[in-house]
Amino acid sequence: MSPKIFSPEEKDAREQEMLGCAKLIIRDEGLAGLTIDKLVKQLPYSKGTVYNHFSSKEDIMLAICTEHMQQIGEIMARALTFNGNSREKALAVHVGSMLNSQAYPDDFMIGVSVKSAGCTSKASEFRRLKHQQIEMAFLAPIFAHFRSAAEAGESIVPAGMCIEQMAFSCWSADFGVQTLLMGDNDACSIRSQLNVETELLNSINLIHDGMCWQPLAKDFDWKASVERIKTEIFSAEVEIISQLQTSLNTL
Amino acid sequence: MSPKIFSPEEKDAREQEMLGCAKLIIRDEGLAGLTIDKLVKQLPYSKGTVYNHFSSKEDIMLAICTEHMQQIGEIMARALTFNGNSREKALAVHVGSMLNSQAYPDDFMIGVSVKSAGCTSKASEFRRLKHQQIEMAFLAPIFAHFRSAAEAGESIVPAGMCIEQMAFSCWSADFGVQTLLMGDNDACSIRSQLNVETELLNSINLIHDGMCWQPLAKDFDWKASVERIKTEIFSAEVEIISQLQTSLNTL
DNA sequence: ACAAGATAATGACGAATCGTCATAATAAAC
DNA sequence: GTTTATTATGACGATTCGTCATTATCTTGT
Repeated sequence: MSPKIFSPEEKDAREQEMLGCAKLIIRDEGLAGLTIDKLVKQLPYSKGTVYNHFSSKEDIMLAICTEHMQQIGEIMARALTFNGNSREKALAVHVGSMLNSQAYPDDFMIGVSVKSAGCTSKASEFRRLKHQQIEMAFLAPIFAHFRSAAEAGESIVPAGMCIEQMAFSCWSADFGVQTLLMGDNDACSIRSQLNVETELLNSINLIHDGMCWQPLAKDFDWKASVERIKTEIFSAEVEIISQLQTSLNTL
Repeated sequence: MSPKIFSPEEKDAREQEMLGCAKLIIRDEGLAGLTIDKLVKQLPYSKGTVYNHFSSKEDIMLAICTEHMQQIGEIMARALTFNGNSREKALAVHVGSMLNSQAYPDDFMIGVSVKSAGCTSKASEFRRLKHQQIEMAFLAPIFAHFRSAAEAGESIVPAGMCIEQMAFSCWSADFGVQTLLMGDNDACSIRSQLNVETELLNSINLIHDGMCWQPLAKDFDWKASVERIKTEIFSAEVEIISQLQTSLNTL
């Protein structure tokens, strides 16, 4: 009378397997190389089964993007544990985000595509909700950090702005720098002369200075901070990046 | 002995016709709705003929993007003629860019897609060169403006930065704000509470303050500047936007 | 006029893609 | 062993892209 029903765990495990396979394809052949047919061929399941888990290709992309954001959430939390002043901690968030993008460039590209193209509208309702929820979760501690710094008088909330808007300014600048500097350098002659790490630090420094976040850029060695952040908090990510680069060179 | 050869003018006119048709399709059905077959069906030419002008769909997209950038170049030039202090002129550049994106949202989306996805690599060499060239052309006057402001002592070049990097910081922040706030608002709960114009002004103000660009945000009514810029320089764009919104409401 | 010859235009075609759906397999309960 | 609801399968139709052999067109020389 009652047939086989997958437990949520089994279902989740299968989805993980599918997503892992999709990521491998993207890693090897780029985002455009991801194809449902190709995915099915490499999976021990049929196309229909895949479609039982994901409503479309965009749904898969959003799922990968959400996973990536979960990772970023973990990185944000780690960044805020950095042993330094409040502005250094805020900087650590961006350094972490950048290192994560460099360690997992494909995930980053997927995130950009999902955010810029209308992928979300083609994805399933369920996955959209999950995406939102995770975004909120990792934003919360950042808001809290900005708020406590402002309340401690270490930064000034500009007239007409609230905490969330300050955080958004940093986030959008970060997103802009990374997106423009991580894509095809061919697209823009200027870009090829710019370095992600340098420009990200420059942009964030300008914005933090604009918030009068102490100590100001001119009164502190922020490059040294970046190095400390990299070694003390994100050594694992740095290691992955260096391995990625050596494997690229041997190709 | 010598057959029909299209003059460059004829060739260009045809390309314009094709691009115009492609834009209409995108306007009606979105970027994903653009299909070579659909385009050909609406054009008095065959598929082969279209492919004589453009090497691929991406080539068409890059061409539209380049056209859009040419328009932006004109807008930048206009922005710098604003009757105000140097920081107001710099702000005018961003206001113009934003209004243009709002007046021609599809063109903006294409630009984002081209920049973020790997479209450039699939486009033809010819069109890539043209794209670069135009980008350089509209960047030059902006660099000049930043430089003259710094030389006049109205802004401070932060230690370790050059003029181009300062301009890039503004540009990437602008790009970040617009990209994150113009896409699907569904994707992010926070975003739905944010307004493009407000956040763009906030971000640019923070960065300009970080450059100590006089007068500082707290000493000036920048919202009033934005209004002046909109009426004095970009009334045409504002008009297009308001028409666009009323036509959206009647739908 | 007309023939010749080079360029441009055509659209049928193959390959690949997405998502669906009738059919088959499967596992649990009786 | 039978029943029954769930899950799995992969052939299929509908689109898509880009190509290329074929046809049409235009200019020049006689």
